[in-house]
Amino acid sequence: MNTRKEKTQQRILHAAASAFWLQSYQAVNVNQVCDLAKVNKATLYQHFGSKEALAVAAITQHFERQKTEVYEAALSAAPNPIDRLSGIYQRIYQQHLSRYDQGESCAGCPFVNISSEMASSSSVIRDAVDAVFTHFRTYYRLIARDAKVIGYANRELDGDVAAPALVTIMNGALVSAKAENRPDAILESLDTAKLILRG
Amino acid sequence: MNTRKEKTQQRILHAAASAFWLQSYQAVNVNQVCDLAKVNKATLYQHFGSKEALAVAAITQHFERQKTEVYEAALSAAPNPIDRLSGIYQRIYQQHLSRYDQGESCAGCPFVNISSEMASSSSVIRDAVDAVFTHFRTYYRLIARDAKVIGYANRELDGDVAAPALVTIMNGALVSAKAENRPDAILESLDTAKLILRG
Amino acid sequence: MNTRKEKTQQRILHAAASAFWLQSYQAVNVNQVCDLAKVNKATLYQHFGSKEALAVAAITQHFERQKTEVYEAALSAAPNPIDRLSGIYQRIYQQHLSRYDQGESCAGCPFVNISSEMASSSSVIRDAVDAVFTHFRTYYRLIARDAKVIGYANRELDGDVAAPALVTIMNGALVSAKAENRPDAILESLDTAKLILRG
Amino acid sequence: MNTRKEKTQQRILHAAASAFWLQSYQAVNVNQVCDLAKVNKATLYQHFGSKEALAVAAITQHFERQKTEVYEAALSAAPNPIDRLSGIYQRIYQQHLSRYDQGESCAGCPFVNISSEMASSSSVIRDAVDAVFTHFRTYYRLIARDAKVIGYANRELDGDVAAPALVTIMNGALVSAKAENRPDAILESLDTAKLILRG
DNA sequence: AATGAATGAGAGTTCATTCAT
DNA sequence: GATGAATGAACTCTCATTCAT
Repeated sequence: MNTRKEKTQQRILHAAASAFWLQSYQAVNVNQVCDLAKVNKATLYQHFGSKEALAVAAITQHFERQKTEVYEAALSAAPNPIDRLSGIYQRIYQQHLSRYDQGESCAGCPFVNISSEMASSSSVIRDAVDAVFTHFRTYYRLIARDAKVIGYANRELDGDVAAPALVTIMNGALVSAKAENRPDAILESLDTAKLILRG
Repeated sequence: MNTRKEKTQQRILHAAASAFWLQSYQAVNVNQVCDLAKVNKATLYQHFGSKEALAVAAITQHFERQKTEVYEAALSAAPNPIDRLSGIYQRIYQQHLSRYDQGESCAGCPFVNISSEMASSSSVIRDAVDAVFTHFRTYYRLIARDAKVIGYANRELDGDVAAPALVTIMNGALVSAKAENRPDAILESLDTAKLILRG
Repeated sequence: MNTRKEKTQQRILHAAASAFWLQSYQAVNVNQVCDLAKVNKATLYQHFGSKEALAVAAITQHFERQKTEVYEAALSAAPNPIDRLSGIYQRIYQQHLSRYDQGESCAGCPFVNISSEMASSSSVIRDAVDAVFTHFRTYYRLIARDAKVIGYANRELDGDVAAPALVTIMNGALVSAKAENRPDAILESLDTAKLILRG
Repeated sequence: MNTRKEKTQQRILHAAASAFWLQSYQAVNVNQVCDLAKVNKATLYQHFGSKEALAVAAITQHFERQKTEVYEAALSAAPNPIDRLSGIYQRIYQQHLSRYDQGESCAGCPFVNISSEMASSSSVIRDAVDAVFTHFRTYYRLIARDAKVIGYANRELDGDVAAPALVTIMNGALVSAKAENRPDAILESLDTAKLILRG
């Protein structure tokens, strides 16, 4: 699947995702995305139809990346659920730290950001983000199940309760990190996440 | 302090806070705020200088309102720290529910929203929100202290750790409520909050 | 004539003349003039009715000042027409130099400036400036007459021709000084003025 | 060089130059220019970036036109330096007369006007005008040299002194023409110009 | 008489989107 | 098919001027 068409689309999506994350949906304009992706504006519109559709596609693409680079990587790296949980936090922390050390401000979670900004105005963007969070829960559900298996978690721990709570605390952590412009806030929520996991 | 000037300012701030909350900072334009507040655009600018300054003032005003209507009300209503925690969640839930029942979508936390949207673009907005969260922590610190006093919380519970965690979980809960367009998500985080409080 | 009313008017006129000179008629707004003059905006309007009327009054006031400080001062300082001509140039040069040395850019002739800017839009301003130039010619006519008397000027020199030419060269000199941002351009036209005077 | 892009740009520049000349930089708004040029406002901004940049481009374009229509035309029409000087004055006079006879007021020199209005506020505009005057001097230097060759000018005449003086007198003449709303003032300065040329 | 507060109209500029080559 | 050029609508902000006290 390396057709020229797909390469162009990937370039656009990557540019859009970066720009939306660094600033915000509305602060980024289509020209900036075109410049970053080095495509003509009409080309972008031929591929994605509208800025909103581009955002949805960028959300999906960024989601795929995080799935691989954060969640599946953390699962692959360790069998132990606590290590896995820790691995997720470490990876997200590193993503923020590396940008922060380059002088950029702490960008927070791209999904939280665009949802907070646009959920009221665009239900299609809201739904795209909702689907992302729904999927993220599956990883936490897996971790919760294993935490019970190894006896870390309480016996009554309900994975269907813990999983959304773990997404919630991660989102909250990233909100704090952005509001305080302090990547460390991410790691500081790991203890709370463990608390949730214990039940 | 019911001068004409202050009445006008309050009208503008109320309109701005409502509009920013229902949509977003960038989705709202100054004309809309003027129409809502029934003031001329030049009047608004004479009072607040810029849209950004208006947002900061609106954040502060909304903060004062939440301080009174949510946090201090919850503290006044019950001496018990768990009841107080619960009271905070109930009040914030009610705010969302009443609007949701009127057909509006679940707006989430205005402070989280504007921070997620604007923190990277406007440090003055970011700082204003940061100050709000900092203040909210004081209420949770109080609750944590009392939770230790009555023996609900663990002896080792550190209020300076629990308080930010409680702000974080509340923010995460409101992010979920917005992303899922479901006010119930707020109440569903109360258990996590209690977990944090227990330590 | 030192009534409080007149003092206020003088303060306003002085502020307006300064501001218009330093920037331009349209670049200066009424608020700036009020701030400089430390009067309320409504007070200014009560005294002058409109920005245009204020400009006309400021032109007249500045004219009176230049009459005294430049032309009559130069005439008083020397009986010789060449010295008098030179005195006029020196005084105008000094006005520009002192401001230029304080870091401001070379402002040129306030009458030329406002005429170039506004003559096409406001005939009342144009006429006010025209009257100023008309009056200035009388000083040069006097100098031309004396130049003939002492034999410096040609016998055929017509004062009614030389006088407007001397106003013209002064105006041109101030245009150059402003365009080049170089007060020296003023003095460099003195030789041309002498040439005109000689006939 | 008749691309669509260039045609649009020329239309805009012509409209801008006309409008700025007839009124003033600040009195003309971008909408007027767009209406005159029959282009959309966004198109104008895509081509010129800002009103200030448009003014600079309009100055340059008007300069090219005057170079051709006035200065080079006058040089081509006659070999004799006095005739050439006279030709310059005649051409500028005719430009003013034809508009004046159509009922418009005497607009003066567009370069002098915009410099007098804007030099203090915009150094880029000031510099653009300064460059124009610098170039005009080259024509007068040529004329001064030839005037010496044919023995009209004094032997000691310094072209580097006469040339700026000739620009200065022309500018002064156009200031007078505008202030008095009387095109004849232009021709009346020709004698002074000859005086300068003689040395 | 004097002033703080208000206003309608309009300024320059930018946007997401589409046309025309 | 790809792109440079164009567009209508909307944006934030400012102006000279007047009202209400």
